[in-house]
Amino acid sequence: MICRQVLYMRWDMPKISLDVIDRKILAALQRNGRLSNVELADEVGLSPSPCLRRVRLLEEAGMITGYHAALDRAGVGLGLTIFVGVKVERHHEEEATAFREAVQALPEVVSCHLVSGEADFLLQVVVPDLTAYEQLLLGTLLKLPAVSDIRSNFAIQTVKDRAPLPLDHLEAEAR
Amino acid sequence: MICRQVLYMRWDMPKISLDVIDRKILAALQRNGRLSNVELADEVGLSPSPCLRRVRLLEEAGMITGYHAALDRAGVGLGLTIFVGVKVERHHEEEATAFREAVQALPEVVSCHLVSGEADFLLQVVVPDLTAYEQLLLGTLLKLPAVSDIRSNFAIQTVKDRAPLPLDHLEAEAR
DNA sequence: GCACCTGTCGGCATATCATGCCATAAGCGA
DNA sequence: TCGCTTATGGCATGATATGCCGACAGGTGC
Repeated sequence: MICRQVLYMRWDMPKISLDVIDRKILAALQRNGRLSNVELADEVGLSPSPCLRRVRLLEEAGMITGYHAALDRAGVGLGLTIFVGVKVERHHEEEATAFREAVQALPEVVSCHLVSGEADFLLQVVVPDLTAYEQLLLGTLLKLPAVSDIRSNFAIQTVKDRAPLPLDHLEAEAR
Repeated sequence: MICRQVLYMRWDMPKISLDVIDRKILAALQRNGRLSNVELADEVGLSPSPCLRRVRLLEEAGMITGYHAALDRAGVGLGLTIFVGVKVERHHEEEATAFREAVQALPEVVSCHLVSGEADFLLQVVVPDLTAYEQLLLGTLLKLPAVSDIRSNFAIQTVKDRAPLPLDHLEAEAR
C-alpha cells in the first residue's frame, strides 16, 4: 500500500498527504497547468480515473490554489517592474492594516510581503513606463496611510521569474 | 471592424495587436487558466470557434507564455520565503554571468532580478525551514561566483502574491 | 487462516469539449 | 457599388471529462 504523509491540515480542509504520485501531479501541473487529464495520467503512471480523483482532492485540500495563464509583461505593454521597499510608522497597527488594504486594492502592485530587515513591506509593482510609475509613486504610494519612507529598485534584467516551487524536499520523507 | 493595436513585435513572432476581446481573454485566463474554451467564449462574448482561434494566436504570439498551477507553499511544506539581496563584485562580467547561471540551476530560487539600488540582484528563495535556509545560504549562496555581500529579508506575512497583471492601461488606447 | 473493511485502482458509458472546415457578414479601398 | 480582406458562427468529428461500477490489495479482528 502506498503511504501518504500528512503535511498540512486546516479545520476547513480535508486531511491530505502527499505520496510519490501526488508530487508528480503537482510538479506536472506547475509546469503545464493545462495538461489534459489523460496526458497527466499518462505522465504520472495512472489511468485517467484515479488521476482526476487525486487532482480534485489536491484542489479541495487547498494544495492547488488555482490555475493561471502567465503573460509576457512586455507583450502586454508592462515594460517596468519595480521592487519597492516601504517603511511604515511604528505603533500604528490600525494604519498598517489600512496600508495593507490599500495595497490589496492597487492593481499595479502584484505582490506585497511584510518582511524583516530594512523595509517593512516589500512590494512588486508593474507599470507600463516611468511616467506611470511617477504617477503611482507620487500620486498614490507616498500618500498611503502610515508610510514614512519608500525606496524603489528598478528591475533591469529578469534572470529567473516565477520558477516552479521545488518539491524535492518531500522526496526523502515520503516512501 | 474591430481594430487591434500593435503593442509588441519580435522577428520570430507573428504581429499581434490587442483589442477589447483579447484583453478580456487575457484577463479571464489570468484569473482561471483552466477555463474551458466554451466557458471562455461565453465570458468574452464570442462563439467557441473564434475564441479558440484568438487564444491560439495569443499563445503563438508569445503573449501567453504558459499555464501553471499555483500551489499552497505551506501546504507543500515550504514554510519559508526569503527575499535575498545579493551584491556582486564589480568589473567581473564573466563572473556575473556565472552567477546568473548558478542561480538558474538552484530550484530554491524561484525568481531573480538584476536591480538598481543597494543590491545588485534580488532573489526570492523558498525553503521548508530555517535549517534548510542555513544550508542554502552557507553552503551554496555565499559560495556563488563573485558574491560580495548577501542580505536576507524574511517574509513574515504575505499581503498579496502573484496578483494578475493589470491590463487597464490598454483600455484607453484601444478602440 | 479466514472473513471483513477500507482505500485505491482501472474500465466503461455518457455528456461535454476541442478543433478543423466552410459559408457568411462586416469593414475598407477602388 | 463591387470586390477583397478579416473575423465570425455553425457544424461534424474525434478527443476528453466525469460519474459509476466492480476488482484488488493491505490491514484488522476473530
